[in-house]
Amino acid sequence: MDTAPEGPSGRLRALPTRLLTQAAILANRATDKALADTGSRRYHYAILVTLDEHGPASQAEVGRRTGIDRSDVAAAVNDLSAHGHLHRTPDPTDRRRNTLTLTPAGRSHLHDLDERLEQAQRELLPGFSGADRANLVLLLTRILEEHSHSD
Amino acid sequence: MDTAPEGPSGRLRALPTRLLTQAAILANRATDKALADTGSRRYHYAILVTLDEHGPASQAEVGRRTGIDRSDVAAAVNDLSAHGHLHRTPDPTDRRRNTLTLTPAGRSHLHDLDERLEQAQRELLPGFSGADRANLVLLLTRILEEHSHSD
DNA sequence: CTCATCTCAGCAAGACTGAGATGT
DNA sequence: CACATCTCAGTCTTGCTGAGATGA
Repeated sequence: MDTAPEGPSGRLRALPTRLLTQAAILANRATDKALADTGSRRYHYAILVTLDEHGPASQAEVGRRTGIDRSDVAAAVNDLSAHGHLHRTPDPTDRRRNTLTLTPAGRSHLHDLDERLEQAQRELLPGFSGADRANLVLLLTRILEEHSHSD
Repeated sequence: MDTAPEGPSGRLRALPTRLLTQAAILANRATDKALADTGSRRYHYAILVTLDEHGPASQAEVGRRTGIDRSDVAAAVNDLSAHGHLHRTPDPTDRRRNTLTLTPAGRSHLHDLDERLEQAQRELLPGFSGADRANLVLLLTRILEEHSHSD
């Protein structure tokens, strides 16, 4: 075993890229389960969140903040608009833009989704202390921040 | 801003589920880029790795260890077999099973992929020390282990 | 002209389901 | 009989591209 690149703990193949992919599958399962029967999916939730956190914005701006592709934002906004969760109004200062505004119904819907998703976090991270969770959030945030400059 | 549920740090929505999904997108981009023009994709790599780490195994066993669905294992094994990266031979002790065995060409191919993927890790985690990376790996491994019992 | 925005059509990969054939 | 394995066909979501229309 001298020439083989074996790691000290015998777990050399535990690559961050692979672990992240596998953990994300579990995260998505927990999220999808929490959102089942709400009429919303992950894209819808992300759009509602960014409107709630930052206020009204154009579709392009929402796409940048959520990481959702412009064309997927358009489709999800169609759904959210049809359900009355947001208004899509032309921006008077730049008529290329649609300004998206959360409705009271949308905010109420979002609060329901928030509670469901907090439950999903607990399902995803059984046995994690507050410090563990903060540690994880910090590391993941670092990765996203590093890439937000160049991507 | 009194009624809005803003968190103490102003980053309340930094949910682990969401961060994991976003980080996994970056991880997959780095991985796909590293595997481009090799003729292999993530499924192929995962299968080669598990055969190298644990030795010959049935398709069902490979599926369990990699988390890849049985039908996707079948398709990927077709590709790998066609490229001469593994042998698929009937198990004499249980003729329902195909025993998958890495070929020398497959092992050599895997070593090339390993180098490319180690580069992908560095791209994904710029500025991460060895301790940071180990910390991340530990937390992600904990999540996967907790769920491996029940899933 | 260029650039940004919105929209639609469509693609590829990944995760998954159902069903059938085979074998234990 | 129940159960496991392999295979194929096909579905759905996600992430993404290209192209066109509109407007700054």
